[in-house]
Amino acid sequence: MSNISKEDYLRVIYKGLEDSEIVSPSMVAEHLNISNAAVTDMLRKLTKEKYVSYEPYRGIQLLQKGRSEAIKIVRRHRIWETFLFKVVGLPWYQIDEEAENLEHSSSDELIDRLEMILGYPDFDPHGHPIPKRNGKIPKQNKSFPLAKLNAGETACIQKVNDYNKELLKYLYESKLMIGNRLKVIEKRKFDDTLVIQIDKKQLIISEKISKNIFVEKIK
Amino acid sequence: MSNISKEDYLRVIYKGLEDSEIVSPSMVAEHLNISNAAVTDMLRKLTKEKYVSYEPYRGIQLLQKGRSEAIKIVRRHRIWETFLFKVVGLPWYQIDEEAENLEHSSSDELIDRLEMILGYPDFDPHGHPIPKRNGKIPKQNKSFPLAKLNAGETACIQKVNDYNKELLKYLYESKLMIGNRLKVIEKRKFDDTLVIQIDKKQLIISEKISKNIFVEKIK
DNA sequence: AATAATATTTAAGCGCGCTTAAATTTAAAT
DNA sequence: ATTTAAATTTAAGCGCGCTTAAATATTATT
Ligand SMILES: [Mn+2]
Ligand SMILES: [Mn+2]
Ligand SMILES: [Mn+2]
Ligand SMILES: [Mn+2]
Repeated sequence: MSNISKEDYLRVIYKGLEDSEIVSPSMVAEHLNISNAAVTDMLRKLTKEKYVSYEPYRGIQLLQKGRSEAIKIVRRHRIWETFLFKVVGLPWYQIDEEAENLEHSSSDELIDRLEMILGYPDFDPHGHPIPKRNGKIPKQNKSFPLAKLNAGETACIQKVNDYNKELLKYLYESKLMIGNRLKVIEKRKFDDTLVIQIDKKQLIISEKISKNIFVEKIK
Repeated sequence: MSNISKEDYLRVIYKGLEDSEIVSPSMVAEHLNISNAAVTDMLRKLTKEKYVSYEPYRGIQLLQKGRSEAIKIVRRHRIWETFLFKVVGLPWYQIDEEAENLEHSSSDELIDRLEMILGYPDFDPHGHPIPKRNGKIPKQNKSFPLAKLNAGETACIQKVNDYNKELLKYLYESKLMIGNRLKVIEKRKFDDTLVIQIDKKQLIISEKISKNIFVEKIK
């Protein structure tokens, strides 16, 4: 089993479990852009080697070995993202794509040095926690999807999903980035489209987008 | 044909041609740690796709397509090496190994930014020229193997071969690095072992090592 | 020129990660 | 309960990059 694919599977499974209780083969297949059959195949191998356990229709579980392996690769991914953003200066919406390759091609020694240069940050530029060298995960503020906010409420962006470059580019251009404040002006009944105010401008956001932005309410 | 292996083949062939007129399948096999048969196989594919041409016992030639592809990958490799050394601070003898992986995992955009941050250097930390974005190769001072220097002569180190990490580590520990001066005290007749003076210390160097260090004579 | 040594190629085969298509299982709808 | 829909698994097969072993071509030695 090549490291690259093993690492990709484990990263996707781990990230899936960060967001929801259950991760299904088809979710993994979609994120890796491969067929369901390929995922089933690989899951058998990963199960045999004690990385995961899974039962059909009950989703995939990470075993200890798989979890610690996944944390390593997620750490590499997020440290690279942060380094590319802060030191190298690549655009915010481009770092995920780039890190997805670099994560497989760097020694622990290199990653540790990058982390040191960055001053041991707790979160990456999309608001996700960066696992420490010992596997510990920095604690995040509680947050929930912007989609659930109601008219009149104000919030601060804590985290965004980085599944999709087009989404990230849109968020970037709309200044919907980590730490920024926004206020919901209106929530449309029929389709839950939001009208929000950010940076003194008004913005109309579909539910498909507001589900990918995680905020903390400000009283 | 996967990018990674294609790039590795082309890089090795290109580097081989930097040093000698003829590059044979077995040389490539040795550098990539694979069998001759695998190289033959790949050469057929690379020939079919117009990257190289080769005739048995006459060595491998890079065609235009292969040469420009090779230059790109060598550029990536050497920019990474320089960045890892100067900005990240990895040890001199470790950067080649690390760059050998990173070279396959970075966009042109990233490489260009690294180059900019470094101030568009002409040479990597082992003294090899870094191809420019347009494919131009910085001109090197003429140099020849330290092995050819005679007793009493003084020289400056221009370039070292970076094929082998153990060699590099030894050179590093002996301060046999780029830009340093040395003087040949004695050249032993039988085995061409050199006794040299560097940094006020004397050092005994086998021919196997002195063949991998390239110097410019100082009058 | 004949022979030995060496380099290269060909042949056969293997494991991996993937594909599509068909079969099967589970869940949802009626 | 039965039918329908959806998710998953199994089956068969493919291309890639590699391996070892055998065959062949080139070069060096005598
Ligand atoms: Mn990846
Ligand atoms: Mn991210
Ligand atoms: Mn490489
Ligand atoms: Mn080098």
